[in-house]
Amino acid sequence: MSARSSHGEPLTRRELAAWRGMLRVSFRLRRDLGAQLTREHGLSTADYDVLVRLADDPARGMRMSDLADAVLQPRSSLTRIVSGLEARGLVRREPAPDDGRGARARLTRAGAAAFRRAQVTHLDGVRRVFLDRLTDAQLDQLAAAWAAIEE
Amino acid sequence: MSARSSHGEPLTRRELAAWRGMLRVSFRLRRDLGAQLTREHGLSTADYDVLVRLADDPARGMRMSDLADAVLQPRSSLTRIVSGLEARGLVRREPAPDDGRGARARLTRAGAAAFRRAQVTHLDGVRRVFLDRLTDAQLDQLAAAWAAIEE
DNA sequence: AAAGATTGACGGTTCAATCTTA
DNA sequence: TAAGATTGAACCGTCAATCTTT
Repeated sequence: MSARSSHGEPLTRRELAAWRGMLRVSFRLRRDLGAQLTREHGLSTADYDVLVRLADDPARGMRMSDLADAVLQPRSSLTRIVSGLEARGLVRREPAPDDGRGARARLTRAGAAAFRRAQVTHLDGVRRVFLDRLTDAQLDQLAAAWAAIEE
Repeated sequence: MSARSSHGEPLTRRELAAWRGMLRVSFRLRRDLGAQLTREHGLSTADYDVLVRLADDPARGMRMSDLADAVLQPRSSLTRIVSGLEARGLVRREPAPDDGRGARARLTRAGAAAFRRAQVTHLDGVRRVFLDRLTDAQLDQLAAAWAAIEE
C-alpha cells in the first residue's frame, strides 16, 4: 500500500494517478471541446466562458472587473476577449451607470442567440466525453474533491 | 435529487458541480504552479512536462515524435519547446542512430540537475494545493474517474 | 509517396505602462 | 492617490507549408 509522499520524495503511485490523471484529462477535454467550439461556432474557450457569465443576466450584463474575476482572467485578457466579441456584434460595452470609470458588458440579441446555439453542441460534448462516463456517485465524489481543494 | 440532463437541456446541479469544478481547479492549479515554476526556475509548464519525460531515461533520451505524443503536444510545439531548452543548455538533440530522419532529445548534465531542483519545489506545491487536501480514498476515487473517462 | 521534423505566420494570453475618472 | 479599464510589446502554442530522409 503506497501511502503519502513527503518533502523531497517522489509521488507515490496513488498520488501520481490522481494528479497526472487530472492534468491529462482536463487538458485534453478543454482542448478538444475548445477545438469543437472554434470549428463549429468560431468561439474560443475563453469567449465561451465569458458568454456563459453574461447569459446569467442578459438584461443587465456585468461589470468588466467582476467579469474578469468570474472567468479567472486578468483584466487585460478580458479586455481583449470582450473587444473581440464586440467586433463580432455578440456583446456591447456600455459606461457603468453609477461609476464613470467603469464599463459594463452586455449580450446583444445576436450574442444571446449565438450563445444558445453554441451551448447546445458544447453541452452535448461535455456529456459525451465526461458526464456519460461517470456514475452519479462519481459525480458527487468529484464535487466533494473540488470543494475540499477550494477550501 | 437532480439526476441527469439530456440533449438540449442545461446541466443538472450535480453535473455542473463535477464539471465546472474540474475546469476551475485544474485551470487554477496549472496556472499557479506554472507561475511558480517560471518565477523560481525559469521553466514553463510545457518545459517541465518535457523534462519529466526525459528524466525517465536520462541516458537514452527520447525520439521527438514519441516525446510529442507523451506530453500531448503537436510535433511543431514540441520542436519549439525543445529548441528553447536546448538554447539554455538543458537538452541536447542528436540524430537518431537507426533512422536518419529522426532526432532524439536527451537531458544534459545541467538539464538533469535543473530538473531535480525544479521537481522538489514543484512537487511540494502539488502536495500543498492538491494532495494534502484529499484523503487516500479520494485519491483512489479520482484515479478511478480518470480511468473511466480515458476508457 | 510517406514519415520525421522544422519553420513562417497568425491568434491568444499576459505583464508593465498608460489613460481616465473618483 | 487609487481604482477601472485599455494598450504596446513580448511570449506561447498551433496550423499549414516545407525540407529531408526513407
